[in-house]
Amino acid sequence: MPEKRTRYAILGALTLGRMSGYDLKRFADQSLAHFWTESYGQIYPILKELLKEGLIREHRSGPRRTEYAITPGGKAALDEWLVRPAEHQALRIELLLKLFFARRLTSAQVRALLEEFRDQHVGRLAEFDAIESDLETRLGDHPDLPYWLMTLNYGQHVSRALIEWSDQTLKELGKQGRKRAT
Amino acid sequence: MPEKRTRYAILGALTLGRMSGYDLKRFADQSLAHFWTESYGQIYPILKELLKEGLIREHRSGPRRTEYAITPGGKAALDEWLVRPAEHQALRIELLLKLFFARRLTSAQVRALLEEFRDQHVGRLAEFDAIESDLETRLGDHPDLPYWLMTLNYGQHVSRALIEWSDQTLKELGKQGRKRAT
DNA sequence: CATGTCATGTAAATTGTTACATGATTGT
DNA sequence: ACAATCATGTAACAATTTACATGACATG
Repeated sequence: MPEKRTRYAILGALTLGRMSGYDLKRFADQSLAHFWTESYGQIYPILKELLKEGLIREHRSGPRRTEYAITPGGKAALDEWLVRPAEHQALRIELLLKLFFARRLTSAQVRALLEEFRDQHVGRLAEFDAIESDLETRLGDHPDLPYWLMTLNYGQHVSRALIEWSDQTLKELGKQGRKRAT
Repeated sequence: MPEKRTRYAILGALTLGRMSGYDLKRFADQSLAHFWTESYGQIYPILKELLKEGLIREHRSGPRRTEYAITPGGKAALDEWLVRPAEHQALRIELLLKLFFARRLTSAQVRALLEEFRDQHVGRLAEFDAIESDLETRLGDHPDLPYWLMTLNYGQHVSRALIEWSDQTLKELGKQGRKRAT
């Protein structure tokens, strides 16, 4: 069902300029990291596919460097994907699976899980805030900036909600019994 | 890295009572659905593995039905996993990937994506609220209930946050230009 | 007697990461 | 000279879904 989203991540990235496989990986790690990941094991084979299909073009820009540029056909394919509603994807949230069976744990153990989770999101939120000011100062006039800020804002909303949820849940945990199942 | 979480989902489920492979699938679909999924293709082979390792026991309860029960060894393995902090898993949020490249779209097209997303979460939130009252009336005294409500609450927090984010983003979209990239 | 649910299973395909190999260039 | 970064690639592994096959039993 999740029909080769890496292809579109690559095509999308190439609308921002020519890139090598290496560049694409860095782009994913630096700019998409908080909602997307890519690995070399995907990037290089898919670049060859896209090339064969005429959705991208090759430009040798050095003896050991090849840049790729998106073609009109590639843009068409990307746009066709962009307008399709994002599929609802089945998630697997490990923390919640643990929490669902948490009666087997002591309150202290559940508390530790939740605190770890909370701290993770406090850290993430701080990161998002830092990236936001950085983007605004460095790319204040970039035409894509409004959309990039929207994706950041998503992360900020979610992290804030999950910190709130963690706090609430931790508080409620205090009210409950301290027994443990066998 | 995500070291066979299905094993623990199965072990956890079996702490609630004996189940067949079929039961486990239904349990996942009905009780874990909003944060976990399982398929037959995983369940049946893994049941055999767990059996071989002595983490579960077989009970033939009919000519074409086999129930499984967790053993003390299985409980130990489950508990060992439960206390380990949940690994941070790399997410891939398709909507955000689209939004990141949304300058290629018209405002109306972006708006459509966001509205679809918003509606999805309005629906989910309503579902969560319905399940919550249902659980509270039907299982008001179940010892696991507090933990189950915590997982529900997680979903409610996230959905509320994402509805808010959608609304904010839609509003901001109105303020922006109506141009489209080429 | 047809439809739906109960029940078990498997083969193939998909999707993706990890780990490695290789080597040039750049900076310290 | 050493480490880091640039650069391309692949093989092996892991996890998971999808689609199918099979058939009993229950209900209207």
